[in-house]
Amino acid sequence: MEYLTETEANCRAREVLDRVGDKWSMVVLYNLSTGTHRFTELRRAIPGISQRMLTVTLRGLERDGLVSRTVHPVIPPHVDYDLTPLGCTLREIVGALVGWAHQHLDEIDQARTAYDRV
Amino acid sequence: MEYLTETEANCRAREVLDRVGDKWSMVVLYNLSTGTHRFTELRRAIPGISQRMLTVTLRGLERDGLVSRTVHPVIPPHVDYDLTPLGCTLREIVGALVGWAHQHLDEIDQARTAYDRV
DNA sequence: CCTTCATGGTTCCTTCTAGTAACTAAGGCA
DNA sequence: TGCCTTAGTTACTAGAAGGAACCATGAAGG
Repeated sequence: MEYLTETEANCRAREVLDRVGDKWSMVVLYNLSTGTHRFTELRRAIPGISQRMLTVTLRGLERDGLVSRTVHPVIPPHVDYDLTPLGCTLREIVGALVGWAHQHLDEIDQARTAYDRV
Repeated sequence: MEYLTETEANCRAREVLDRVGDKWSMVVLYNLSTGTHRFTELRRAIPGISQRMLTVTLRGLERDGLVSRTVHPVIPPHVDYDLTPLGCTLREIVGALVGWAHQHLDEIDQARTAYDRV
């Protein structure tokens, strides 16, 4: 792995993590990485997210060019969300993070329990 | 890339992102991925982080077993922070994320500008 | 001898953000 | 008539993030 200079890396890291490092963006991106989803599908798929935060998160991702929003003008409303090509370039990283979580959550839980015992 | 079931993946994703998906954890992990650092080194290396948030973030990462804290009982205080073996397993992913940021920030900025013009 | 500096924090207070609940439009259906 | 649906918005509240000031301890400077 090639390391950037400290200053450069931190500036970059801070900027990107301001965008995708919030509580919900990664989870939304992960869900969209499997294909097109509607608003309510995402809401049901992501336990704990509120309607408002899903809206806010999707708008942010749309603004950053990671997610596209397609409105079908019908009643009741029908809106599709997709990854843009730029969003697709994040797919592997998001997948890796979720995979890491899957592998190591038990260890984290153990560490946490041990820490709290002291 | 192997996908998990939706429910499973989302639960896992949520849990890990509750741990490393906050505003500062990833940046701190990235800085520690280059080796041992002292408290004040980290503070200077990470522009914008407050003393308090650095303390809180490091404690959280220590609690989760990702970072180790070594106190040298001297005056003035000397405390070293390192990645644990568990923390090291995140190194590649964090590096990939920062690398991605480095490559694509310009595109994000363009998308953002375009979105705001409308 | 008194002041100042360095380090790694803590405490208090304010601001900001995330989350909750209620409301909306507009047509379909019983 | 009145309730269902989807994709939001709005107003309010609780909790987290951030800023400024303070602390202990010894060493160094004048």
